[in-house]
Amino acid sequence: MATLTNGQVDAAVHGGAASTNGLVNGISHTHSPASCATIPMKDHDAIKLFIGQIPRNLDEKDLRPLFEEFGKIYELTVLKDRFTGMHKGCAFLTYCARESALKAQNALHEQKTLPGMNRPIQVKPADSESRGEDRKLFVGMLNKQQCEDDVRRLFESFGSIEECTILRGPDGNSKGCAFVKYSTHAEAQAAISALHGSQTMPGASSSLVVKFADTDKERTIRRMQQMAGQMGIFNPMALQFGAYGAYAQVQQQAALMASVGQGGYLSPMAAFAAAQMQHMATINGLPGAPMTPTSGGSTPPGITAPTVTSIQSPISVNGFTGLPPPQANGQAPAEAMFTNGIHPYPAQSPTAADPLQQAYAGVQQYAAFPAAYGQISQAFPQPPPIIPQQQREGPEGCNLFIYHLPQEFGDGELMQMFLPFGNVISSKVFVDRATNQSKCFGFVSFDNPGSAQAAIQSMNGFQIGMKRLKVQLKRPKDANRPY
DNA sequence: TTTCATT
Repeated sequence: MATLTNGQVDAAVHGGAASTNGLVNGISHTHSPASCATIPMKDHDAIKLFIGQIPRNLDEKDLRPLFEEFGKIYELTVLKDRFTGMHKGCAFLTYCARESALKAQNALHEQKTLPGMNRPIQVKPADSESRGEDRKLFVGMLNKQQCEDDVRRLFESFGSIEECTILRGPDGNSKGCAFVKYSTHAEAQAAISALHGSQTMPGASSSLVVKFADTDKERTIRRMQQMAGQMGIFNPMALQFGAYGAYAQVQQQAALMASVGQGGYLSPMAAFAAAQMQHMATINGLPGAPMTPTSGGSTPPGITAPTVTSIQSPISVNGFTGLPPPQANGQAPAEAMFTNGIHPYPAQSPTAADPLQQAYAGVQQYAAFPAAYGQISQAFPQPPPIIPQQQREGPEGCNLFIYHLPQEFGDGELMQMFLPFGNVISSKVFVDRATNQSKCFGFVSFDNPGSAQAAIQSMNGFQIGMKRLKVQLKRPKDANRPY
């Protein structure tokens, strides 16, 4: 009785899978160890390659000829979005022979650019083959004129460089930073020790930065942060992408966020963000993403919905839907913002003074709004007009001055933003009389000082886009009057 | 000043 080698077992198993993908020509029978001549075999040390920068209109059958010239293909799979089936622009490729993979990598990696792409094709071992994160460096504060070779020269004495990439914008201009991958962690570490802060490139604003590149998780968190910042102007983006794009985007982001928390834990923050995006998809007439653990979707409080037309314009009621900062007083709100997977939520019953607890409360309140608004806007295609409110100032200690508002914010959006903290008796964005443009500041009045304080606590330093709100008590009229 | 994507 013949004994199967690992390679044979492997091939048999994968051969079966491959044939369902239509990758194995003419194999209709199931595998038989005795007649495995027709089943593609791969070397036991075969390399799975990652192929990047593939035009999304090319599928396996289009790609196959390109790669077949380097050897017999064992498996080729274009990566697709699991929900939408959307081509992700990359693929995995395994040759039967290890040698073919090396040849293909040498001949193709960064060597040509496929039609419609603005960056050259990537052909390199998949992450699963090496897990290169701990030997990959991020290099910042480069001169924008420096090219790959310049960076290479700077780093080559510390070890063998497997990859060196300048980050570039779509126009090909350097972003002033790069990735450098060494073959070992020790080499990377040596480069950090020798080069980090060692010099300042001409034109750079500070000394050279050399550090380990972000891990996947860090990248994910970073994206979520950016997204939270972006949400204020999310709508125009969705429109720009079109319906399908918007849906795909929601799917992706939702999946992303779901994946961040370990053990499936979603922070209230992430849940809110996800809920928000599902909401965005919904009001664009698309199904929500199939992920759900959201808190605030239940009973909507009675709010006055602004006009639906605002959904279709950049001036959106959703413009305010960033996330309240967990801490006032500028204590690294961004870091604390996404606590999932980093810090567990406090298990002890938090006091009202606990900033995290307050943030949580803020999120719950906030989370109710998009859901509520979504329902209202669907129920009333022509929602009732906003009743113009008369300007009223509250008692001392109840009036807030808000600065760094988004340009698009009007009185309504300002009120929306502060409603969660209490009874808003007036909200006013100041407008330039000549241009009719917002001056990006305004006033909000509550009917009691507690609400005002709560609002300051949660909203001061709240990041919207690139800016952070400044929320403080309005100066009493007689204050600061030297005479 | 953290990529374009990693089943």
